[in-house]
Amino acid sequence: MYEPIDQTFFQAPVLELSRNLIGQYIVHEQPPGSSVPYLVARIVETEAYQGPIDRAAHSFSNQPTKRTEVMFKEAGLVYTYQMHTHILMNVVSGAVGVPHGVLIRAAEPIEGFEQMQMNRGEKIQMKDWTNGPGKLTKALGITMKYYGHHWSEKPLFISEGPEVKEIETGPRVGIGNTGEAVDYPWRFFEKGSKYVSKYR
DNA sequence: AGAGGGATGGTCT
DNA sequence: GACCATCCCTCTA
Repeated sequence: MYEPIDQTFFQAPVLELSRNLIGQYIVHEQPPGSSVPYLVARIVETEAYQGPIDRAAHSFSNQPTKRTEVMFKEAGLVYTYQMHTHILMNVVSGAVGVPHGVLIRAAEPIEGFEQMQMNRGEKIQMKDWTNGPGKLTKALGITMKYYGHHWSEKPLFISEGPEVKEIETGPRVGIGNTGEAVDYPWRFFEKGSKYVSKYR
C-alpha cells in the first residue's frame, strides 16, 4: 500500500525539494516477524543545506570527506551522520558534484505506534517521539547502515502523502557562528503542526 | 597522533 | 535555562 516515490522527485533544486518533502511519508519496512510491517511518519519540517555557498553546510569546503562524500553523489541518496549521541538523516540533493542536502528535522507518527514507543522509551510522550531530527531517527529505527541507500528503494523510502495546506519558512535551527548563513530562511515546516521541533 | 567540537536530547534546577 | 553524555569526524601538525 505504501509505494516508493519516483526517483525524479529528488531532482528538483534543493529549496524546492525541501518544500516538496513536507507532507510526504517516510516508510521504514520492518524485518519479517516484527510486531508491525512498517513504521511510517509524515514529514512536517525540513532544512536545506547548500554546500559551497552555505557556511552552515557540512559540505561547505566543497571537498568530499569520509563523512560527506555521499552528498557529492546523485540526488535521492541517504546522508546519515552522527551528532553527539544521535543519528540525523538527510536527502542528498543537487546534481552530481554539487553537495546539497535536505535535513529531515521532524515528522508526525502515522503507523507503528507501539514500536515507536518502544524505540523511544516508555517515559516519552507521543508528541515527543518524532519532533526533532535525532528523535525521529530513533523512533523509526534508522541507523548509519542506511548511509548511501536510495530514498526511493525499500526498505526505507519516501512515499507520497496528502497535500499540505500551508508551509512556513524561517531561519535554520542550531547553526550558530556561521556568519551570514544563520539568517537564511531555508527551514520549511507545516503551519500549526504540533510535531515541529521548535518555534522561534 | 591528538585536540576540538558539533544540523541534539534528556534531565535537573 | 544550564549541564553534559559520548561518538567520531575534521583539521592541524
